[in-house]
Amino acid sequence: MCPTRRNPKSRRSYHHGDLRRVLIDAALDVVQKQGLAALTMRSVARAAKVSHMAPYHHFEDKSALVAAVAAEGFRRMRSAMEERVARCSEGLRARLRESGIAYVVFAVENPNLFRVMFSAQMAEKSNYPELQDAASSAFALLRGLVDESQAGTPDDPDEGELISVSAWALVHGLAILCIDGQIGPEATDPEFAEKFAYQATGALYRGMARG
Amino acid sequence: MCPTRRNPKSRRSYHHGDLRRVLIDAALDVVQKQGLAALTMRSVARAAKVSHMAPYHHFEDKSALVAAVAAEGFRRMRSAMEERVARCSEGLRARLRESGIAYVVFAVENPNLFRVMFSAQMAEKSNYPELQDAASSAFALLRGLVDESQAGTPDDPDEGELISVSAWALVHGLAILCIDGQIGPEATDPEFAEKFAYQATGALYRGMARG
DNA sequence: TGAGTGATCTTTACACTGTCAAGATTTGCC
DNA sequence: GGCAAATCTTGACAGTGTAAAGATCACTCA
Repeated sequence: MCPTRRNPKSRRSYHHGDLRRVLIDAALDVVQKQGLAALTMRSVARAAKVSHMAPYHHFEDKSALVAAVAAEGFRRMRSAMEERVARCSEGLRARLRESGIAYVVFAVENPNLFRVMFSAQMAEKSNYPELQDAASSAFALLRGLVDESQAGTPDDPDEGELISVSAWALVHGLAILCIDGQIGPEATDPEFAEKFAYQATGALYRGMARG
Repeated sequence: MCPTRRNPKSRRSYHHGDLRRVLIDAALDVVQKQGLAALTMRSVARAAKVSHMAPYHHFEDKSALVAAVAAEGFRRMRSAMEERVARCSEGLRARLRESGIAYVVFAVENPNLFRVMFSAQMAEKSNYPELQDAASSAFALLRGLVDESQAGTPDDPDEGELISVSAWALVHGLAILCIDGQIGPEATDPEFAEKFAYQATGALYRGMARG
């Protein structure tokens, strides 16, 4: 009768039932709605109806919780990119561009989460393998597209790396500029951001063409 | 005999002597050396050898102090960009590129400060006119260079805006990727970052050429 | 089966934070 | 010279992260 059911892998455990998952979801909720500053260990514990020290049995400290949230963010972003790329039936370069647009749109749709993913305390990702993996995996998607789209041209071997990093940098910068309101208040709207990202990726796109 | 001297404009005041300036400097110091998380109102007050409430007579709250630090960051970054552009004797497009490189180098040399400048709580710059101005001013420098370098070609009037934003986005993304260690540990080194930024701006540079 | 062991959760406690409220001191101005 | 405003201090409070120690449960293996 409790909110617990059988679950072969990570059995919901004994007491509460998959507290870790509940905590991450609660933290995600707070972050998305109110931002990182509003996230406290104790409020998350309260949301999960558990004592304020319970979370410490699943996360070493607050940073670890935030890292878990950030990792979830990277996974979701990667999914969003994959989906959008899959929907594109044009050439590889167009697909690469689509992945970048998905990146910007994701940021505009989840500004607070996006910021957590690139917050100061997440800079030392090495402390959190799960986060490291999730972030690398998102970048790898982009990197893969660049490699494929470069496959024909026998360029400098470092060229692919440089282009993928440039592409990533461009869309990352666009995302930040949008959610920071530096471009204008309208950039908060995902539809606007989408069109904007499409245009703004044009120069790099053309630059790649030349090579 | 106190460390106070005449000063027509912002007289160092009575008691302590330009406490505001001292507080900002102390805060800058903490941020640069230990990051935003280590910055507390009380520790800044201690550093300035005043009571823990004294800062509140110069900053409405902690956010206001952080905003002042961020504004100082934007001013320094703009200076760094101006300097580097001034040292460049080549054409306008090269100067634009130099400003971008200066942007990235500044970020790598001042990672913690750079992150504060783009931290979540600084997203509502509108609350802090000084910060707003400093940030806009830095962007205006870049924007001006783009406009000049586009002057010859009678393009779409929006084209300039788009290119300047793209250019800004690119270098901003490069900066973040560098200081987040996503590119590699060597990207922490200003010299490496400089070379890297030079190369990475190539594609956009070429893209602009085509138009 | 049943005792023990480790995982999970709770309670208590502490140092520290941001900030409110009220008072003390100093400064510049009329 | 005195007054009002600016500046600084003291004290207090709720809320935070987390260390320490104890309670409770679930599963293992005899």
